[in-house]
Parts: sequence; structure tokens; C-alpha cells
Amino acid sequence: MNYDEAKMKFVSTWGSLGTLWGINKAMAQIQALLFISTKPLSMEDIMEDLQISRGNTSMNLRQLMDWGIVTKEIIPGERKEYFTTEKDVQELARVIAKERSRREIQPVIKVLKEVSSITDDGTEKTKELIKQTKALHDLTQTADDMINKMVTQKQNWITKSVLKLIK
Amino acid sequence: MNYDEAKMKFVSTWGSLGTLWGINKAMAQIQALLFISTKPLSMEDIMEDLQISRGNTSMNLRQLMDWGIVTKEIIPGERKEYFTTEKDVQELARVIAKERSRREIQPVIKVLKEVSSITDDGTEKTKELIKQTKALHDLTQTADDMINKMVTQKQNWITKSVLKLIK
DNA sequence: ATAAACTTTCAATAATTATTGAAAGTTTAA
DNA sequence: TTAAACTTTCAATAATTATTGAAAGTTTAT
Repeated sequence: MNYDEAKMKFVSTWGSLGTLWGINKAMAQIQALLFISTKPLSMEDIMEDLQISRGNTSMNLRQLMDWGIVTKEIIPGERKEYFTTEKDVQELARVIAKERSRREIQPVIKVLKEVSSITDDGTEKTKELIKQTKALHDLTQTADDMINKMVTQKQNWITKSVLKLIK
Repeated sequence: MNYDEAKMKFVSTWGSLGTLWGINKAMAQIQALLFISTKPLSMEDIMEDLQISRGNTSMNLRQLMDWGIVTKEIIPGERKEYFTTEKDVQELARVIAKERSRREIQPVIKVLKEVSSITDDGTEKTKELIKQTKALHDLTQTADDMINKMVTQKQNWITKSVLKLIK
């Protein structure tokens, strides 16, 4: 496998993985491209490399900036805007986990809390609803806490000691 | 909020969360419905409750059975098939994590390994590709290991001690 | 063997989501 | 101030994904 094949394979695989961390294909591919690039890329560069339209590129770059994993780079003397992504995987993971928690997990936790707090009218079905949503609430809350705590650490000694602990 | 409102809210919220764990809306809603039901439900029950077609119900129930979180229940003297879901949230989390790892994370790890193993031709861009995909490989592998180890434990003392450790 | 009760399959269709491209908007240089 | 260089917006369209419903398939009771 040569460089170009490897690059293509990485970009498209990372792109299809996008759904796993809750973003679309183009967005993930743009991030992947920037992630392995040795220098900032312009919109033209990205459009050409991924064969996507200007509008698509613009919108997805914006979203990546909203997520806080891509930043605009001003290159002196250049009219175009250039873009780079966070290159440290630990930091990348931290940002992604934080955003997903905020955007998706928190709202669910809120609903689970509401639902599990309805007044118990004594019927079996109400008891079951309360019991099960409460269990789900606790699990979701704990998982979310753990993920956040873990990735909040800048160093990864945590990861290592946790792994050791649970092996 | 009364029982029916709470039930609806739970089912639809859990349904929209489906994407987060990689399944579709109907599938997640069916699982949610079974999760708070006090008794096994038939296909008719589910169709009526969620207002979805027979075909849709049949296909999604099958998928849930493939995932191993829903099982057929034979009720003596009844012609219809009845269904139940795993009621223990810890076990549910375990099964979901295992399946997602197998279906989505493992293939990505494989590609990352392949890409990061291309021969270094000495150019800067190749070095960067190798370096970054290797970092991603390590991170993904570690995260996957952690999740699997954690949810493999039947008890949740692990969760508690990890939380204590990283607080 | 047959018919009733039930489930599965799958081509057609609907709903959702992503993408395009051209017009409108913005910035910079002269 | 103007025009060139560039970016953003968004209605239209394409691509993808989910859902339907009816025909085909299966099982069970008689």
C-alpha cells in the first residue's frame, strides 16, 4: 500500500466512522484530511482532495469550528483562509466527548430524570416505569461522568491506571 | 405528568437516542417499550402501541434478537409469539458495548493498523500519516479495551472504584 | 390434507439527510 | 470607490435510509 492508497483508505474509513461519534461523512472526512496534513489546507485544497462542493466544504468546516476541533489559520500575505485541526488525539477525544455529552447525553439524562420522577400511583406498570427509567438514569449518568472525568485529564496516566485496575 | 405521558416521552426519547448507540428509531422504540412493560408483548401489541406496520415490527424485532437483547417468549396455549427484552441495565450495556465494538470499532482498528503500517518512504507526509494514524490506533484500541473490560464485569463495583479514583 | 393464525420477505414508496451550485455577501488591494 | 478574490447562504436536488403492505411462507389444530 503506497501513500495515496493509505491516505484514501484512512480518510474514507474515518469518514464512515463519523456516525459513531455523531457527525456526518463529509465533516469526518475533512477532519481526517486535516489530521494527516503536514500544513494548513485551504477550502480549494479540501474541495479538490475530497471532490466535494464549495458549499458543502464551507458548511462542514463551520461545524467543525463550532465543535472546536478545527481552527482558521491566517497565513500572512495570503488572501485565502486556511484550516488546521487539533493534532493531539487525547485532546481531540476530550473535545468530542464533551460535545457529545452536552449535545446528546445531557438531554436524555434530563428526560430520564423527569420520567422517573412521576408520582407513583401504586399500579404495577407505573412502578415498573419508575424503576426501569431510574436504573437507566443512574447508568447513563454514571457512564457520562466517567467518560467526562477520564477525558478531562490532559495526561493519560489515568487511562493506564484504570486499565491496570480492571485487567 | 401521568403514566401515559411519561411512557410516551420515555419511548420517543429513547428512540431518538437510538442513533447514539447505532440503531434506528423503530428498533430503539421497540426496545424501550419492552423495557418498561410488565409482561411480554406480541407483535400486535407493539404495532398498535407504536403505530408502526407489521413488516417494520417484524424486521426490527429480528434485529433486536440478533443483537441479543430481545428474546422470544413462548406462552403455553398461545399461538402468537411474545417478546421480552433484557431488563438489567448493566447487562444491557454490556451487550450493546460488545456488539458495537464488534460491528464498528474493530473494523476501524483494523484499518488504522493497516494504514499506520505502510512502509516509511522518508517523506514528511508519509511520516505524518504514520504518526497520526498510529496515535489514533492506540487511542481507539485503548478506549475499546476499557469499555469492554468495564462492561464485562457483572457487578458494578468497578464503576464505583474507577469513579473514586478519578474524582 | 386443509384452512386458519400467524410471521417473514421485499419491491414500492415515503421520509430524512446530505450535497450542490449559483446568487448574495464580505473583505482587501489599488 | 470599485472590482477582484474569496466565503456564506439556501432553495433545489440527489442520495440514503426507513417504512409500508400485500403476497408468500410457516406452523398448528382438526
